[in-house]
Formats: sequence, C-alpha cells, structure tokens
Amino acid sequence: MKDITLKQIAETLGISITTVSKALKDYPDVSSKTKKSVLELAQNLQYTPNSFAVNLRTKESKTIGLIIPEVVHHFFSSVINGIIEEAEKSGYLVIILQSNESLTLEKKQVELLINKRVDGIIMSLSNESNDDEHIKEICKREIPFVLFDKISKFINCSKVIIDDQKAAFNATEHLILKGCKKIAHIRGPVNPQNAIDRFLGYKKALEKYNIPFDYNLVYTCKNVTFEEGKEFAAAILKDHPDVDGIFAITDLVAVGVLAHCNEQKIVVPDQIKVIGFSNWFMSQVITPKLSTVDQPSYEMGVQSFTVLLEEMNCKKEMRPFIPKTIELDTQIIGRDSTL
Amino acid sequence: MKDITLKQIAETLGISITTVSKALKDYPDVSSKTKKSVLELAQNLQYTPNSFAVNLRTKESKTIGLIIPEVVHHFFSSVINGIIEEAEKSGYLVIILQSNESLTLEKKQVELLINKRVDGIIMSLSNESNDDEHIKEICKREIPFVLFDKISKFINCSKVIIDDQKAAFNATEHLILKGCKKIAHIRGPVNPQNAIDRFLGYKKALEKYNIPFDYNLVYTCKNVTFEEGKEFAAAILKDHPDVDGIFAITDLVAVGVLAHCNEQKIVVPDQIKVIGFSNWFMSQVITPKLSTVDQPSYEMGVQSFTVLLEEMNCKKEMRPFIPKTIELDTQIIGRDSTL
DNA sequence: GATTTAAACGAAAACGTTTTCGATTTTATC
DNA sequence: GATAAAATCGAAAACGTTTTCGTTTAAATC
Repeated sequence: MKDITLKQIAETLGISITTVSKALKDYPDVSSKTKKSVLELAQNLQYTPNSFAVNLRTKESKTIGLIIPEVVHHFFSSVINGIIEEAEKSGYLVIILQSNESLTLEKKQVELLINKRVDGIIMSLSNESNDDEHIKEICKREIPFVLFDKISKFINCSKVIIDDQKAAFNATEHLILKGCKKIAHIRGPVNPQNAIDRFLGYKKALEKYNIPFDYNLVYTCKNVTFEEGKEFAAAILKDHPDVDGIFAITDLVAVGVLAHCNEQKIVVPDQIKVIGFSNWFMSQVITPKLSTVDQPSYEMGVQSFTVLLEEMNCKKEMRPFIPKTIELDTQIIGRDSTL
Repeated sequence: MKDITLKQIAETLGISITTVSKALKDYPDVSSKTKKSVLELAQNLQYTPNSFAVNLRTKESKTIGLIIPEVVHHFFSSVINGIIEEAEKSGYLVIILQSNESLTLEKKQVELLINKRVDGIIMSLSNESNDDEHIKEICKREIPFVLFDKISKFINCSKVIIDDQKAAFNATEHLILKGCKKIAHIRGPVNPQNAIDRFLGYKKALEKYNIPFDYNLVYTCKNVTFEEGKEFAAAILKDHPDVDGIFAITDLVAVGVLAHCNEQKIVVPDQIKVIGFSNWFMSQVITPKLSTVDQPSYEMGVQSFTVLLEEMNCKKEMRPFIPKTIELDTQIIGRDSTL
C-alpha cells in the first residue's frame, strides 16, 4: 500500500516525470494526447501529490496559524468558525493554538508556528501582551500577520476590530436613555486595548449627558468571569445602593450580575438595569433576557482571513502590501434587562 | 533575510552538512568539540530546521487532523481544548475542520486531511454518518484514527466515549427518585449512536421502576436546538398535561424547555422537573439551575489524543496496534430543576 | 529538399533534511 | 613502529515535487 508518485505514472506510461507533472498542471507544452493519458492513469491510481514535497519545493504549506486566548469562549469559537470556513474556500487549513491569557505561552506558540513555517498568522492578544519581542519577530520575518479584537496600537499590521469606544458609548447611552442616573461599570483588565476603549466610551457617554464620572463606580475584573460578575454586583449594591445601571465588559460578567440580583430578589430592570457586551447566545436565554452589544464574531473571522489572504498573495507576487484596519459595525440589542 | 540552513553552518565551519546535522541531533560519532561549535553557531544564527524538508525526509509532519460537527458548541470546544493541549505536550499541532453535520462535507474534510498527510485523525461523526466510504479509506490507508463521542459501532478503530445508556438511565432514574411518575424524553436525531443509547437508557429506567413506556412521550429533535426545546416543551404540555418530568438529550434543549416554562409561568421543579445532558456552563447560570449529567469533555479530548499518540507510535515502530475503547465516567448533577 | 518555426518532450537542478556506509584519522596495543 | 581498534568525519542517495532551459521531433515556409 505505497503512495503513488509521479515517477510511477511516468514509468508505466514510458514518459518522463517532467511531462507527467506538467500534464497534471495543464502546462501548454504537453500534447493533449499525453495529457489525457496521464490524467486518466492518475485518476485510476488515485494519485495525489505528496504535500511534503510540494511544500518543500514551493516554500508554502497552504496552512495558517491562529492564536487565541481560549477556545472555550463563545466569541472566540465563533471567530474560529469564520476563519476556518473562509480559509477552506481558498484551500487553506488552520492550526489553532491557545495562549491561555499568558504572555509566556503566547510567545511559545508564536515560535511554534514560525518554526512550522505557516503561510500566515492570525492572532488575538492575551491580556498580558503588547508589542513584545515575539510579535516583532513575526514582523521581522515578514510573515503575513493579522490581529483581531484584542490588538495593540503599537503593532504595525493589519487589524480587524470593532469601535469598542463607540460601542461602549452606545451601551452606556442606552442605559441613560432608559432613565439611569447613576451607572457603574465593571471593566476588563487594565492592559488590553478593548477594555481601555470600552472604559473610555463609558466615560464619554456620562460626559455627554452631564453625569459626573465617579471612579468609585468603576470595578476592574481580573479574569472576566461569571463569579466576578456576582462579586462585583454585590460590592456595587453594598457600596452604592443608589446605583441604577450597570454596564459590564462582557455578557458573562453581566450574567453574573443578574445571577446575584436574582438571588437577592433585586428586580431587574425595575430596581437596576444591566447591559452586557458581545451578544452571546446565553444572553437571550437567561431571565431576564440580557441587553447587550452585538459583536459580529463570525464576520470578524471571515474578515481576518480575507485580509490575511490579501497579504499572503501580495508577498507571493512580491508586490508591496500596506496593512489595513477593518472596523466592523456593532449594534445595541435592547432586551428585558433594560426595559 | 534568508533562512539559515545546515549548508550555511557547514560552510562557515568548514565541515560537512552531514556532521552538522549529526551534531545537532547529538549523534555519538561527532566529537564533543565540533558538537559544541556547531551548537553555538546554530544558536547564534537562530537556526531552526526547515520543517518542510524534515517532513519530506521523515514522512511525518507532527500534525494531526480533527473533524467535528461544529466548533461553536461548548462541548466540542472543550474537547478541542483538551486535544490541543495534550497534543502540544508531545509536539503535535492540530488542524481543525468542521462537518457542519453534513456527510458530504465530512467526506471532503477527510479527503483534505488525507491529502495533507496528517499523522493521525480524530473525529466525531456527523449525524448523517456511519461506516461510509471515507471512513473505510482512512482505515485502508492505515492512518491512526480515533473516534470520540459520536461514534459508529461498525467502525473498527479506537474510541473514546461515555456510557450514554447508563448515563441516560441515571438521569431518568434521578427524575423517578425525585417523584416523577410520567416522564417525557426529548431525544436526538435517529441515526447517531449516542442518541440511540440515551433513548435506550431512558427506556430501561422506566422498565426498572415499572413505569409503562409510551412512545407518544418521545419527541425527536432534528437539529437539537434551543428552539426545538421550546417547541417540544409546548407540545408535551399540550398533548400530555400530566407529564411531570422531562429528560432532554442536551442542556441546550433543556434550557429551551425551561424558557418555555418560564414564559408560561409553569413552575419548575414544582409542576414539572427537567434534566438535561452535558453540564454546560449555561446550565448553572440559568434560573432555575438545571440538573444535568456531567460529561467530561476536556478529559475526552485528552484521552482521544493519548490513544491516537499510542497508535501513531506503534505504526512508526512497525508494532501492531489493537484498537481500544475508553469509557469515561459521567455523574448526575442535581440542581434546582429537579429539587 | 533545405531552412525556419513551432510543438512536444526530458535532463537536471533545486528545495533542505536524514541516514547509510565507506573512508579517514586518531588512539591503543603489543 | 606495525597493527588493530576506536573515534570521527563526509560522500552520496533518498524523499517527491517544480521549473528552467535545452533538445528533439513535427509542421510550415520558400
């Protein structure tokens, strides 16, 4: 049960390897007669080119790498979905690695992909990362590279993002328009750009509506978990009983807030209104249904690969490539938690 | 900015490529002196072997393929997590493809992976698949192969599963012990083995407790969605108002049931008790908290790769490999919905 | 029929590594 | 110092493909 090679086809047909190769790739300098016989035999023997040899010869593997903080997140698995499906359309396969929000691990994964010689890398930064050595290495080696969602402004590469500041502004404004006078914000970790931007959006909305900004109303997550949502909800309600609105960095955290309110028989949205971020599936299943900001995760994956493909094609044809930033639209989804 | 090769190291050091290669792989027939100088230079130049060439020469790529119905599922993304992390420990990378529950697509993905010459394949069958041509092809080519969760009994390969029948039996028994007298079952599609087994487990539990089995109380999902859960809940309550327990094939469906009950002001667990399957994160967040069967998804991923690795190592050393089936334990998680 | 042009094919190098096996050098033994 | 043994090295083939460029054959032109 050995693999069929060009050599075997050539020998049985009494022609050279070269001609067989050319026939299969439809070169113009092969007669239609030999083309036909080669094609037929290849079909019968179920010939498929040895991809290892093709890779070595062409110096590309039609494989890209994807590094994300964690697979087990509705947002990221949706992005993965988009990337995989879009990549497949162009014949690319996707290797997935996780950083587990650790800079050390992220560095290791980047190294792995570089050594694997993938044709391109798509990445969402861990909470700890900025423009570190390993990122510089990708750029130095001129490996096509796209960042999405969790990016760093200091890296000069293509990016696929949403306008987190605007989206957070809208979310906060939504609370205000629904009548909230004192709004707390459960923000994400200090380093990631999107946590910063969402915080800024929150602040700006308050400003616009002349609501005084109070730093004591800002609570900072470490791990952005359900449990943190519950804890911070408890803290907020204890420290500031008159808070009537909460904007949480993420639906998961917001769901934690709702869970705490449920337990404490605090009625949402009557006593306090809650809005999350991302529009996870969960948010429309929970009671009360959670208002949120819809983030086009699948589309983000599709766009990320599309831009990466552009860059890969440019590199291949030695054309220059100018990094581009794609900004996708978000949308406020008003549900029961802010009614 | 060209890549460093063995040749360049050999030339600058005035020795042969052979010796450089051997030095880097710590062969015994290289003097420690030359070993040191080679190692040093390689370090300085940041030499990394060209994986394309290594693949071609060694006929392996240290890459495995994974085909699952859909990435965007808590269960599957957890399995992915386990596989990726376990694989990485042994230096393997993972290419992920989706079948979207389509047999046609699944066939295409298998073909893709075979042509890519991955070292092994892990797979969870789509709802439409059995022991079809494409699966036979994997076996014929003697590609190391592991099935998990959604398997077919007719395929002779390693498998990582849970005892679905027993788990479903336990779930149904749990309802009975909590006082349910008339239990409906929302089952999965007809073809997949695990849907069949869970149905059988449900039936057996009824039998044991002398509850008459009524086929009218069995509702069959097509897509196993939240919406189907809602629809079937409505149907059950309409057709059989005296049903006091529902065992759903999956937490997602069970959550749909709960949603319908919430809307109709039907009190769970007082009027009707509900149990799901899988122990998704969501189930402990919803109100009322959902009772369910804990399925060790991460562990399933770990075990799947471990078995695959064994088979890959056997093949490499020309040792025979006997497929094994690993059965992981499940556990009933009693929560508010069956209190 | 000689010459030019076009069509069809193939030799060979290249991609970078691994490994076998023979050659050379060094060390040990008497 | 001759011989044997051990240590060290390198030539070369192999993995299977792609592509350049030269060669051969067939057709076209005068």
